[in-house]
Amino acid sequence: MSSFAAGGTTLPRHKPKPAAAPADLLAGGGAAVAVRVLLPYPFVAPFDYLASAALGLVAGDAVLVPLRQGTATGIVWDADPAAGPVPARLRLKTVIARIDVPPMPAVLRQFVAWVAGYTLANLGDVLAMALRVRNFGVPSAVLGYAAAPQAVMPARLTAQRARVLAVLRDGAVRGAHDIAAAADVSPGVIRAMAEAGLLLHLPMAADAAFAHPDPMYAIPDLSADQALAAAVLEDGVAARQFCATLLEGVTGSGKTEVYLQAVAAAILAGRQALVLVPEIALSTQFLARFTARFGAVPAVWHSDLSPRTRQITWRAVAEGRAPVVIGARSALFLPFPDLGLIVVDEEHDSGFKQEDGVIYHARDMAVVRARLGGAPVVLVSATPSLESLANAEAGRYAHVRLTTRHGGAALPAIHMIDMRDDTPQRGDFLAPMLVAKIRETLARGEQAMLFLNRRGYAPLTLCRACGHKMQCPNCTAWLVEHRARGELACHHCGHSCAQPSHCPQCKAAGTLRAVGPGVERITEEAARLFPEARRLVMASDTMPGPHAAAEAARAIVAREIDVIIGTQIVAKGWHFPHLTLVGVVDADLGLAGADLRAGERCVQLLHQVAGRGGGAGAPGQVYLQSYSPEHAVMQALISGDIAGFQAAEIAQRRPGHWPPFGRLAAVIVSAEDENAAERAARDLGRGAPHGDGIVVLGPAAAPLAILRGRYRFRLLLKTRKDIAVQPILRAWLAAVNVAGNVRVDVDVDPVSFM
DNA sequence: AGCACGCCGACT
DNA sequence: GTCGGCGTGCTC
Repeated sequence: MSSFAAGGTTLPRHKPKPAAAPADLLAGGGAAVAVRVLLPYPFVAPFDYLASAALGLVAGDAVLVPLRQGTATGIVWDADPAAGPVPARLRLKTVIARIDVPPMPAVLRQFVAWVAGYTLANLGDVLAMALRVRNFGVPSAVLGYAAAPQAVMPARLTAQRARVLAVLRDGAVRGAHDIAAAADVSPGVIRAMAEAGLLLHLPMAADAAFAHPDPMYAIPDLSADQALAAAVLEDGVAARQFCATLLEGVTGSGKTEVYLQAVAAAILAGRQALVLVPEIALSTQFLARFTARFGAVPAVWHSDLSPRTRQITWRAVAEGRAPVVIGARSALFLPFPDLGLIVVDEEHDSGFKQEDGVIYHARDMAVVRARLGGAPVVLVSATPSLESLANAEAGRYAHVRLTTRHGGAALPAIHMIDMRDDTPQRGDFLAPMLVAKIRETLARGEQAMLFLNRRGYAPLTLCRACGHKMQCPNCTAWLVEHRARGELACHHCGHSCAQPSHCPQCKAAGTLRAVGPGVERITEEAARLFPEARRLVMASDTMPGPHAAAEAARAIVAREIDVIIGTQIVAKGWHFPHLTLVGVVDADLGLAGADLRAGERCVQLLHQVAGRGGGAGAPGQVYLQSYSPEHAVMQALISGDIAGFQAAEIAQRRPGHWPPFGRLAAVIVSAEDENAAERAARDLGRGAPHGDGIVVLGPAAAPLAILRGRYRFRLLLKTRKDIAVQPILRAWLAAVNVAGNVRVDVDVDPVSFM
């Protein structure tokens, strides 16, 4: 890891004068200093600039600098005199201005450098993630709403209106959007209340958007083991130093209340707290829960915030005015001046590992961020990742368990449907047994959910005459039929075309058949089987953005829906009190493809889906449709012995030094020209590192052999746990020359092997 | 990332 | 004979 001068260190005023310093700068009598400025572009290192000493630049300052013909905004990266004299060979340009924002905290600069070093990404690319704000200016005021004075209050209020007033009880002016989200009402309610004189339409000060959460607002009534767990986490916050805790608790055990106690402790200590959640879990349900606990809306951070909200939030965080941030993975790169706690909810979720430019695992980086900042981190899950379990076992993480369901609610009962015995009607996908159970559920006036982790109507379109399969022209993948849109689409590259009427191969008409189910097709079947039931499809393409998902959740809770048909977005953190039956259409789906973590992931996902069933009243019933009910994954789910399954998986990984007992890095070689890609992959294979505890597997054609028109080959570096992969990778990739049209991507700690 | 320089097709 | 395609390459 590189080291940096602490923020706040003023640059030395008397640097050796660079020979080529512009004359006017020196002639003015003001001393010039050299500064290293990191720009948010794919540069591996900061650039050197001159700056007038009068600017008083410190490390972390945002500056406007000339770059080529234009200008760019960057961060003064280090002000360390030990960095050495300015290279005389360069004609240095001069910093134009300092930008008036709080300097990027030293911890964040260290974090950016750490992530770049760990993932082998360019330093500048990682900085770009921390600067995803268009401009640094002070946001102008727009109109928001505040509660009108008590005098105009009517005697009676609807529940929705009361919730809106509760959100605004502190007198702050907030945006209509934020209020609607926090109070779990539609924006129409707010407009109507303004017309009725209950709310005032006022200019909203940018910094009023973040009311202070009150740790004492609604202190929860914790069970004995919740209180015990909360005490452990609160002690961690009070200690003001790094420690990692795995908080493991079955669905419904009240994990959220427990970690919100730690958040409360951080607020009381005057520090900031960050709660990381998988993107889709940023639901109004979660925010409403937070608001109910703390009497204020938290700051929210995710990828599709409006530029304005993004800017306001960023600045509020930077200035320490946002005590609590609930965010998706990118919130790790916010400039918290005093972060006192990080919580990673659903820590096992593979959505935390993704690329947005840089490929990083937000759970692991959260631990690093906490360590650099001397703050505790809490990883929360009902089905922890094997990585976290192994860390807990080894004593690196504290392990806190919640074993009982809150309020005595029973865990849902999980049943297996053997599809070889209970075969659906030809062309159908729901077993007669499941259909019967859904009928019973609907007859009782309760809700049912059908889970299938596949978007669209059918994953394959096949010509019955010639056997031609509709394939993506850019990828080694079938085109998925989306019947509602009349299209075939590739889920890997976004290619789509109109549903053809003739087979493109044999030109026969009417021979194309949909093969296999997607949620759309299941919905069609449900419509036929339960015509009177009100149906709702929840998939990422049918409900774009958190608002659509929020509206869907509201409709479900309000019992405007009888049958929910959904992909994995239904698995995340929702609470549907009237949902008592869950049918998993294809429980084996996640086991296809011999992926290292397929079993683990399948158990986590299905366990989470199962947890949606069973509300306040009746215990939930879960039916898994499977063609291999004897599989260890299915057995673990029906027996409920998840811990046993995880222990068995861990035992399998240990001897071969597979993660978490060894390290992996994938090297992906791709090019538009197949031969060029293959040649480069072979060259890398020949130059592969070797030694005690170091193995390179491959090269082999990637399972997704062609993606977006590029041919792909993979190599996999596996090392013993005590050997870092980064120096090995750097030496390896530096020693092998690849042609200019070949791209080499590195994925450290891969979770996907496609 | 942008924005230049640099070699091969359809136009005044 | 020019205007322009976007393929490498550089930015302190």
